[in-house]
Amino acid sequence: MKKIIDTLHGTIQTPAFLPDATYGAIKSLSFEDVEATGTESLVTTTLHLEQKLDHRYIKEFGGLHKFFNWNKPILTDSGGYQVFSLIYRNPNKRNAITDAGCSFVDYTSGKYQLLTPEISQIIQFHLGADIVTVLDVPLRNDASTADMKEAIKRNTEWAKRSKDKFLELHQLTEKDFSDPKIKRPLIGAVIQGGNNFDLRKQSAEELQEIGFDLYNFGGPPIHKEKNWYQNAPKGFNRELLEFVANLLPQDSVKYAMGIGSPDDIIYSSQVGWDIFDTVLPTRNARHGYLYVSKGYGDKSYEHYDVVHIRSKRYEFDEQPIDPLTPCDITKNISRAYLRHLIRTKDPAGWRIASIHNLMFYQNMIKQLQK
RNA sequence: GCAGGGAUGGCGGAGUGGUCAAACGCACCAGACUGUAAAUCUGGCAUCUUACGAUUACGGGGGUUCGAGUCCCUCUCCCUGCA
Repeated sequence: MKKIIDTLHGTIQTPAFLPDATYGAIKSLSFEDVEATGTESLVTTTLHLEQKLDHRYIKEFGGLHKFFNWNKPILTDSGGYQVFSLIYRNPNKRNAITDAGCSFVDYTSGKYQLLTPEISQIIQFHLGADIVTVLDVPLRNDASTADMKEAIKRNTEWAKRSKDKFLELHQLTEKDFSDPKIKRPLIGAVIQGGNNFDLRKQSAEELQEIGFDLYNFGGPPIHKEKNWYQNAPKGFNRELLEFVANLLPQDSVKYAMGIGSPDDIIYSSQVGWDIFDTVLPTRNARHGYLYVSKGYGDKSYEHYDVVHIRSKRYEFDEQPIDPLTPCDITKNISRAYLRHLIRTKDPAGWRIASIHNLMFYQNMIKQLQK
């Protein structure tokens, strides 16, 4: 079901793919570049941005849109996923998750920090986001059922507190919240429950009871290994994605966080999810992993091929990256030359590859919008 | 000419009698990455083999030893002092 999401900075047509500007930038790209890829809105994360730029600075400057000079929708993540990832991957005696929130040592500064549902809302409020996210409780992939149940309980409580803070910050009543005439940012809550269908159902029901603008799919649980997927099953549980989408009203906005590969997005879109974000196209671009049309790569997946551009096989390849992904910026660049740029770690190569991959994603999304 | 030091795999550079096909870098080959601690990470990298394994290797030649990249002799080349 195609939807138009109305935000304070324009509309978002779904399905939509939002690239991740984690530290306030899509790495190696200008916002003009980002726009050239057909990107209409983007995601940035509360925690990482806060590490580099205090939200009071952004507030003083005049908000993220002004700071970026980006006048289209911005969705902010709560920092939940990031802080949990940080805590699990960098054990420290002072890291703790309690009902109050997350306290942890920021490994970059050594500073002791606190992130609560309320603080996350305050930060996102001052950033001036169009769509905000509640601080949620992601799970470790080795969590027991008992731990998961507890996490769901806390996740719901935090969502409630987040919404309360949101209403307070915007000086709204619960009645105002449901009034379509009152313009305000949108707020999304995150459905958790790991791979447990019953817990997902419980989580979805409890969050709907509170009432949000968006319902988000909290992706695969946090993995403690450095490579999160080292020992984890590949990809997403498709059955679960369909199941969770069906727990929500058809006309509700559904945001599948962190999803995913082109195949994952196409599938998720077909079963009802509207918004997607993932680092894959941009991070992979910098690593020389390019998404191309079927028949044009060296490795084949369901709906796309991959070009490992650093490979020797492209040494004398004069073709463009993907003839079926037309782009003014990349059309005259041969695979052979891009190979050289990526191999020499030249920022120009990261830029070209990132533009291409985002273009590929946005073209795919445009097909889904038809 | 004399005295001393050194020559190790594509490169740099460990190693001083056995566990050395040789640490560690770099380069090279292949791969991974899903609400970005990711300009990162993982394999491989003498030759033959899918692998087990086998063979040839530490400037050249000769020797000591059960065993030498490691000790001795000699040759070649390079560096540093003294003439």
